[in-house]
Amino acid sequence: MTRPPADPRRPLTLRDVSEASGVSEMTVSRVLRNRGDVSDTTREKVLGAAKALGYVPNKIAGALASQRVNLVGVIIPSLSNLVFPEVLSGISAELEDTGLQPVMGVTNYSPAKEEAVLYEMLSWRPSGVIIAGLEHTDTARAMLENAGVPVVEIMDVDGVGVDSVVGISHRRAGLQMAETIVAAGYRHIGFLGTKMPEDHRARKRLEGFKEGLAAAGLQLTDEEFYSGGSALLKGREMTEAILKRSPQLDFLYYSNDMIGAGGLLWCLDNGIDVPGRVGLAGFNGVDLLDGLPRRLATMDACRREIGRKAAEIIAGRPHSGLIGGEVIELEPTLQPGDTIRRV
Amino acid sequence: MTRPPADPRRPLTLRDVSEASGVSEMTVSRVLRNRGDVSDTTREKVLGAAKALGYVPNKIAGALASQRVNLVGVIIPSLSNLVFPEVLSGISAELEDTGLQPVMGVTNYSPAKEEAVLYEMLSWRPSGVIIAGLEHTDTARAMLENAGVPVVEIMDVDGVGVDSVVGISHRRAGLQMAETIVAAGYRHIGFLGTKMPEDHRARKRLEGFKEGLAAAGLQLTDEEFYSGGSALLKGREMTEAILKRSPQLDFLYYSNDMIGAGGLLWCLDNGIDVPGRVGLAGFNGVDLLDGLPRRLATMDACRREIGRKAAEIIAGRPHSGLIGGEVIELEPTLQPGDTIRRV
DNA sequence: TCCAGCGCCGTTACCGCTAACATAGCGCTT
DNA sequence: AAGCGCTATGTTAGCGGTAACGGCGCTGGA
Repeated sequence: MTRPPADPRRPLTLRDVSEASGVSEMTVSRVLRNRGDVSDTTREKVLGAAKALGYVPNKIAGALASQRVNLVGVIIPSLSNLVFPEVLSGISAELEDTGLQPVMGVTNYSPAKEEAVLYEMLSWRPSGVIIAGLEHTDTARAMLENAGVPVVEIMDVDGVGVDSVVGISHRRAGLQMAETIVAAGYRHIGFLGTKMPEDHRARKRLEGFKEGLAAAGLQLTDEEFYSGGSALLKGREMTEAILKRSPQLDFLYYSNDMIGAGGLLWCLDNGIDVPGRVGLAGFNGVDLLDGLPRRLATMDACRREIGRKAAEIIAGRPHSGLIGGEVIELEPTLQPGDTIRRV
Repeated sequence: MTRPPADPRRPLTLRDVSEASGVSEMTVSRVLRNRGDVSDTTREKVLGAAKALGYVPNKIAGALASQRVNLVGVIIPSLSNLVFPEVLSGISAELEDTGLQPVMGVTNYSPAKEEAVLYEMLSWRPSGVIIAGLEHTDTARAMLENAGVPVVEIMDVDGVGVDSVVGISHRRAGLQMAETIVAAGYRHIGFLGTKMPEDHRARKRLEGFKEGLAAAGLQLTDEEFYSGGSALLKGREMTEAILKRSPQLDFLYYSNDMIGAGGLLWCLDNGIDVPGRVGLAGFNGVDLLDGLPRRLATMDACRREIGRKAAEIIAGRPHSGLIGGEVIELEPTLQPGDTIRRV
């Protein structure tokens, strides 16, 4: 192993490799990118020198020169939701051997933060952007429109997208759940969810849910909202509170599985007959539920699939010659579990 | 030679803003970076033009010219572990107003993937690298040593780091748990954990745990390992399996809280007296536990704090003039919960 | 024999921005 | 009136790569 000749702390450049291997920088560049014709002897000489020096190419310079960046920006609201890591894993799986690489940004459900994160990402000129939701600030939307790269808005299809859209209809998911519950004979229905006004998908589910109830001549008997804290614990507390306040409730619809699981545990602890006396349902299909004493009714949000499809659009766009604007609506499947009465 | 007139789809550059506002590119650059003296009138003219055009600076070019990149690489094994998102949130909180931005890479506990991710990251010349664990391939370690930027290895202090290290001693954590269990009078102790050979921290905890038992003249009565699937469910299944196989067990030590929670639920479902007949303990202090019927004994791994400190080192290095090599060992606190007998 | 064609490699001109150094204009001192 | 120190702005020369093109030596068919 030879050492870099001059200042050992100076970062290595193509020139160092070129000098070490006795060929031009251009040839080194060709070898390292596997592009263009290079003889086997030269190739090996160069690779040997690069490895010996410990050369790591400078993608900044490369990207500037070639106007190509192998990064895909992924913007999501949160990491603590379990849902988003799964979407991410779908994305990276699909991107695996395309040479593209996801770069993540988190907004904490704040539109302003989203705008800032998007700006930061676009300033690195990624090859594409995947962003959760259809609701953005005007500025953010304008940036997406002018980005000049494929944009995929994910999770939600209830609205108008900038470019491509992959997701499910949360409105219809809520509606379908309402229909199922009503069909099972429940009549006094409560909703428990987060207080976050920026969680548009939870809001749309609730709207669809109410719509479904209305179609059967029903309306929500009671509601309970929370913010922050351990979701499981909050689920317990809220369940206790709402059942104390409105004892006539015979069904509880939770905006996510985590608080639903808390509610289920509370009911079981307190000897409440589920699903006889009270039925329960959540949303998301997290595999946490598999370990619960009883399986909570839920709806799968197709998270991995959404990630895959979105990545596929980004990766495929150049090849397929598509101009964009696809809308892919996935169908969530209802998993009745053990917490809705069988009719 | 000047560029072709005005292709509306051509990405904007400093020159466009400079022409639109009638000053030089340099002045525009100064305004947008808030650096150097610019008169208020000029500043406003430039900002107005930039906004009107929807200009987004090209950080690739900027980084190349200034040899400065506001990115910090963060390399972690997994996102589905709950632990890592929390570390991440500590990092981003600390980096919030330093102008630095975390960029994440996931290795899935694969050393080869770690090497690849690290290479990719370094090729973007980040200002620092935060990487989980002390165990890396030789190549990866060499890259870290030659990166020329601060490196912080996190989570674990049981070993030798490349540069700075922030974490807890998993060996001592295991040892301390063993001492507590022995002191509470348990004598037939089983271990349940993951099969992953690359999860060095879990391995070190187990080693420390065995050491603690040995100090009291004890050894593990039985062990059970799993891989993949819903951790909660696996916890149930493994608990059932190990208790069937070794009914004399009076304590179960789980390698993480999730399977511990599964075990706890199984015990409660099956009418097993916890902590009288069997004691239980996990590891991590995930807030999921707050919602369980009984609070599982666990040990907090200082996740957010680790993230904060690591980010602080990266962000502070230039200011503090430190050359690196700090080792910060945090003290995990044992939370006895309700699943260990009181003595 | 000649030259088109190919494999291989080098030269040149940038990519979009910024560090570093000029420079122009101003008010003030001496 | 010349000189000084400012502030506000412009000019020049890269940063480390890559696209595009050109050139050389060799081969083989006309």
